[in-house]
Amino acid sequence: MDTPRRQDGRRSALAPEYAAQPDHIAPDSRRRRRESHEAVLRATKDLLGEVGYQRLTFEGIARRAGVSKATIYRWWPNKAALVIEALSGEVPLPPIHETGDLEADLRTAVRLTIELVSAMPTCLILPALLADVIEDPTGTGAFAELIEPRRTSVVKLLERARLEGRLPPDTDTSLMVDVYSGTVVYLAAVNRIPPGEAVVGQLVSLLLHGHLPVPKGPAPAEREESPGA
Amino acid sequence: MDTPRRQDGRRSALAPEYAAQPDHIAPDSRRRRRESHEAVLRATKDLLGEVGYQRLTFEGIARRAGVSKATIYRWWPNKAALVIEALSGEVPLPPIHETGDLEADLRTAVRLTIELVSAMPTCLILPALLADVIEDPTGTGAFAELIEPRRTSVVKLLERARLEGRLPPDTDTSLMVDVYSGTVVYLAAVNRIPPGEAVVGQLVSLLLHGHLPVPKGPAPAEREESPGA
DNA sequence: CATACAGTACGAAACGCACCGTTTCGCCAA
DNA sequence: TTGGCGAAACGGTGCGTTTCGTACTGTATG
Repeated sequence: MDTPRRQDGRRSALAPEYAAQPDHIAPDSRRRRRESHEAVLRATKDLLGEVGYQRLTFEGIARRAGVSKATIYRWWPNKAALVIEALSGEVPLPPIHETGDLEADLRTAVRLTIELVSAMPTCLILPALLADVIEDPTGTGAFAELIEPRRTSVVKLLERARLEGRLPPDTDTSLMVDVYSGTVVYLAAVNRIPPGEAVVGQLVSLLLHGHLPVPKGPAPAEREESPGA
Repeated sequence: MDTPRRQDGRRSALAPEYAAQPDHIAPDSRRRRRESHEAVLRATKDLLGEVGYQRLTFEGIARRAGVSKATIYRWWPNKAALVIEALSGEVPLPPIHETGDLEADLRTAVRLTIELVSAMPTCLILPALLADVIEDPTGTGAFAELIEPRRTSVVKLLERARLEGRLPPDTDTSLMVDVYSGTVVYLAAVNRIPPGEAVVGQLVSLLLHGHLPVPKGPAPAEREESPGA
């Protein structure tokens, strides 16, 4: 999707790779056609749902949006950037109502991450998108903001709890967020379906008290089968 | 890389997608040329390290291996399968010496997962590989076995601890494995480098006691910066 | 305030190229 | 004789870029 070509390992001596970086000088955004912009994002979202990330194509988007391929290339450096912009408009972002009850707040945070992952076809495209972002780390920030827009606020929330003594003073609050984010993303990808409400309770309980109790209550079989072979 | 074509959402009425599944009838493996087989795996591993997963190509592998493209297509259904086979030979698989000390054993398990993720360029290619496996779930089992070859043995180990009362009776041991696997994979992908030894202790401590103490000791800054924007 | 004039985003179309996945054809070893 | 093999070619898709003429936009001008 992005950057040079050649996969045989022998780099071309005549075409150093920085030649393939068009530097992407931003065009005059005041003159940007609003309709084209929106049509592209629309088409991207639609096609994402229909064919997924991997088979998503600039050519296909251009066809669907009734827009020139060149126009898309003019405004977005690569597929990942386009998809991230298209999805970030689609993402639910309710504010976290801090109740002061650490357990409840944490549960809200985990639930929000799951909702994010569940939004649209995100659950299935996330690894592919992440892979592209890894190749071109330019979009790392945007990606992080997409998948964890509330990250810093959750970290702050936890930090406050830590400073107030509701968490041990040596708690690594940042890693706490990574743990539930990573687990949610991993489970969603491997099981091909985002984790259910039961996992919320289990994760929070784990983060706060250790161990992982099996969910109690009327639906004891909420967790789907594990990724193991 | 795999499966049909078309990215414009309108499925071809004339070419239903199952027509693109060549069913891949296995050739006579007794007649398989050992040298070609090995040359392909060699070339795959080499190119993986040089160009990564996304730019890895059957054509490139064939060139590098001095092998016909048709030969590769004859023996491997898609890129993911080939890569998984190439990597599984490369993966460290020391047996887990069960000490009976739950904390120590768990630490070994986490460390093994990190080693797996660190092996070769795995850390960077994992999301891309996972994305392909999601598209064609045929390889899900092989993938799981690659990334968590010891999964069932770790689960068994934890189950034993649970039955012996060293874990609460309602512990979801399978999710415990998912938590550390997911976190390790996520951290490695987002930070572009596998987590260090400090995270091992933090994860195990979390799984057993809850919370996430900051690593103590001479190197208090082992953890890399977080994925947050 | 209306008008002329740049400047530039735009759609259409084409470029050469890389790979795809498949097929055909001898060759040669089992 | 069988069937895996290398070589080579097939039509097809998508890439990323370029060229062209058109249409609109912001700004200067009468």
